[in-house]
Amino acid sequence: MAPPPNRPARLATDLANAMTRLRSRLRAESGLGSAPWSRSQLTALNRVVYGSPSTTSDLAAAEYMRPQSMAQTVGTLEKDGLVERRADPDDGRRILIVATDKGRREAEYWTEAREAWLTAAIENTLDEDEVAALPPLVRIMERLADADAPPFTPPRSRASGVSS
Amino acid sequence: MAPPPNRPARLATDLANAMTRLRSRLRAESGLGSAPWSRSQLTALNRVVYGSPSTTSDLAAAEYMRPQSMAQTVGTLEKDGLVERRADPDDGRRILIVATDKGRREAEYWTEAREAWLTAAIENTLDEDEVAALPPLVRIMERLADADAPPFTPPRSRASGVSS
DNA sequence: CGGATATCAGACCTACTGACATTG
DNA sequence: CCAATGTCAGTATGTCTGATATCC
Repeated sequence: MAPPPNRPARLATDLANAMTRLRSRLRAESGLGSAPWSRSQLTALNRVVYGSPSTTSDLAAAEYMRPQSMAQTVGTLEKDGLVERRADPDDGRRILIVATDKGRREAEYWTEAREAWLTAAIENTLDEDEVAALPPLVRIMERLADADAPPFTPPRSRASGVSS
Repeated sequence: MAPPPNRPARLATDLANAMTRLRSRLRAESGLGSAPWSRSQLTALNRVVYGSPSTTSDLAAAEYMRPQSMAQTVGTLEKDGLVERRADPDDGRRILIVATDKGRREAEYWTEAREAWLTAAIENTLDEDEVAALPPLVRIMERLADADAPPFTPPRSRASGVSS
């Protein structure tokens, strides 16, 4: 917005501001009531659908949230019949979250529907090269999110002998 | 997380998820009490410091927020003596928000301090080429945020004859 | 009078913290 | 007994909507 240099500090504030602004626009554009589930809920649901069985704590760690916060998110998903809670046979403390058939269907539909505006914006305002630059950008952001931290607190393969 | 294609819909959800995750990590990392002002507040303050005199509504439009929400943000800044409210001499409805000296000082300091963790992450986890690629990527995100919308709801140069 | 701006009041969503129970 | 997991309760933040007053 003012000073020119490209120091990392400058890049950091620019990137943070860009994320804030784009996310605000997304919120404003796909109004709150447009989908029955919030972005946080769909993100958690997708992790359950496409990832290995995880506990609430695992999901929380993956999204950098507190377990209590994720528990609330997962609670809504369960109430709506998108996921089920299954006791871990080998560890009575752990409760695995698994997707229901309905959960899989809804995840597939709403995950895309929810970002319809952003999809259109990408198609309409970016040229071919810029679209091609997007995946590397996403990967950079993911790496920054996981910087100096376990990339994905993997669901402890302690119970079911699923190869990690 | 599962399907491979690079369709715009897929890019949109990946980008949205990456933003959510990186922002969560930022929140978790630079704890809530680390700075006296929130990211929203500092963003608005920077706009006031480096932009032309704007009303609350102008600032709200630039950040894709409702005027009432921005009013609350600006209210905190005023309470803390970072900005002042000045009646527009030519339009009794408008109240211009201007930065105080303290506001300019605090903006300069805290804007960088607040993203210290992200700055370090950029330096430590990205290589030279990736850092160099960042500014264009940030610009792409800004363009998406402003897609099909006034790029910056410019402060109506209705009053003071500042050239638009 | 109609449109724009600001303000007051109430609500919600999402995440956080603290305290406690249960299990390994 | 200690560590890890889950749950309950209360709190805080940032945003939204609706209603109202003032000014062009």
